[in-house]
Amino acid sequence: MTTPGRRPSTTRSRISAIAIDLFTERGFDETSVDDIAAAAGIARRTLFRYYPSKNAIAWGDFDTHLAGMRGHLAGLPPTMGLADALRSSLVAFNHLDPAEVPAHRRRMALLLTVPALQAHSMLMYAGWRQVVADYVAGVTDERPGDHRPQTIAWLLLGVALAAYGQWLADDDADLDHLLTQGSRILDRGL
Amino acid sequence: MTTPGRRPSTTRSRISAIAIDLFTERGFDETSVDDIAAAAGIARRTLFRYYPSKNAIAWGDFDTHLAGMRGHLAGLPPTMGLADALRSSLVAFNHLDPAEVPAHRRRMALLLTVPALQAHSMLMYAGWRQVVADYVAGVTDERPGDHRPQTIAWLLLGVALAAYGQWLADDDADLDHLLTQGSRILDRGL
DNA sequence: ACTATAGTGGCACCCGGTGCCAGAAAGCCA
DNA sequence: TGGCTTTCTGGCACCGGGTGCCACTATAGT
Repeated sequence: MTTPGRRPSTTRSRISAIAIDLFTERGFDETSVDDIAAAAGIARRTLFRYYPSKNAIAWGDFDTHLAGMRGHLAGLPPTMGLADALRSSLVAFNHLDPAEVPAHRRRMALLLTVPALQAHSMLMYAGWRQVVADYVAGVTDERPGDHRPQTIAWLLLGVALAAYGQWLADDDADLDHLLTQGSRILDRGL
Repeated sequence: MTTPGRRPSTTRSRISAIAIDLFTERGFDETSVDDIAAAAGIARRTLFRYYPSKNAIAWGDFDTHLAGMRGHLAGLPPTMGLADALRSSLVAFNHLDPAEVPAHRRRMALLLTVPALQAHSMLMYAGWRQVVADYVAGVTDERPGDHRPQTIAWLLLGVALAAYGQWLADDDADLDHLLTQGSRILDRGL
């Protein structure tokens, strides 16, 4: 019944967790891929089968998360206005259980402060923007590549990243609130 | 009168132009740093004194351009509203003489389509956002790191990048118009 | 036991990037 | 003219991320 072949010796999420620990302790540049592989108990070559790059390790499995957001948007009632729909799914998609907060903070601190990861993140955001642009295009009967859907996708990303920046800078900050507040600027305009 | 020491054997802009030619012809990944150095008639080691990375070569001297935008914003009349100020300098900063268009198109096509350059661009945009956030903070009497200035900086960046995306996709597109149109979404809200 | 399948890990190699150091071209001054 | 200082050049060795290739190991099914 089960698939044949050798079982994987670890998981993507475990590797990501181990790597984030190392990055946080020693620093990203000071942690080599060999260090991560050793800590995870696998060979360097094997590590690169779990993740295509050192940068990608810090993100973990973002694609799964992204599919969740797509599903959330698709399940929204068609009567809902664009601004409300985007704000609600932005908040829902980034909502955290209190237990998850510390781990998420450490991951996001790396992603938003380490230059190599800031840069790499741009490629992840592209997928995220695609989800938003697809939704906007569906609602307004445009193509996802058109100017308006693309602009709105960029704007919403901006709201998200600005909110995360504030959240990281203040230990007591409420991410939901920051996202809502940022969405309001977008909603009503400058 | 003139400074002592050996004269530089080339210039940053010349290297950037040569590299963009090669990237456009052969592709970014297929062009090695040694290829660029050879085409520029300098040693690989010397090339890395002109630019800190292969990615940076594609951007040329963005810092100079950025200082121009900062100056433009500083010269705006204080009576001007925020939305108008940002829109006008966005357009002014990205305005092109017809003669410059083809070269700029090739550069931007690389920056917005080659993954390594998309990623690296994020680091350039950080400086750009800083300029905007500083301006907004000055006008609204906040700190540049506060939520609103940061959000607006992200939003304006989104407008710019979405406009560039459209501009690149259509040979006849008018960048000024696209930027103005995008600013309007930001201005009036969703 | 035999075979098909999927994961592991070692090796060699490429390329981007850096530290180090010797040498080359310029100005300045005796 | 010959030295002195300054700045740029380029060669070399080295490091770390990433890949192609291949042999090996573990599992399931017959």
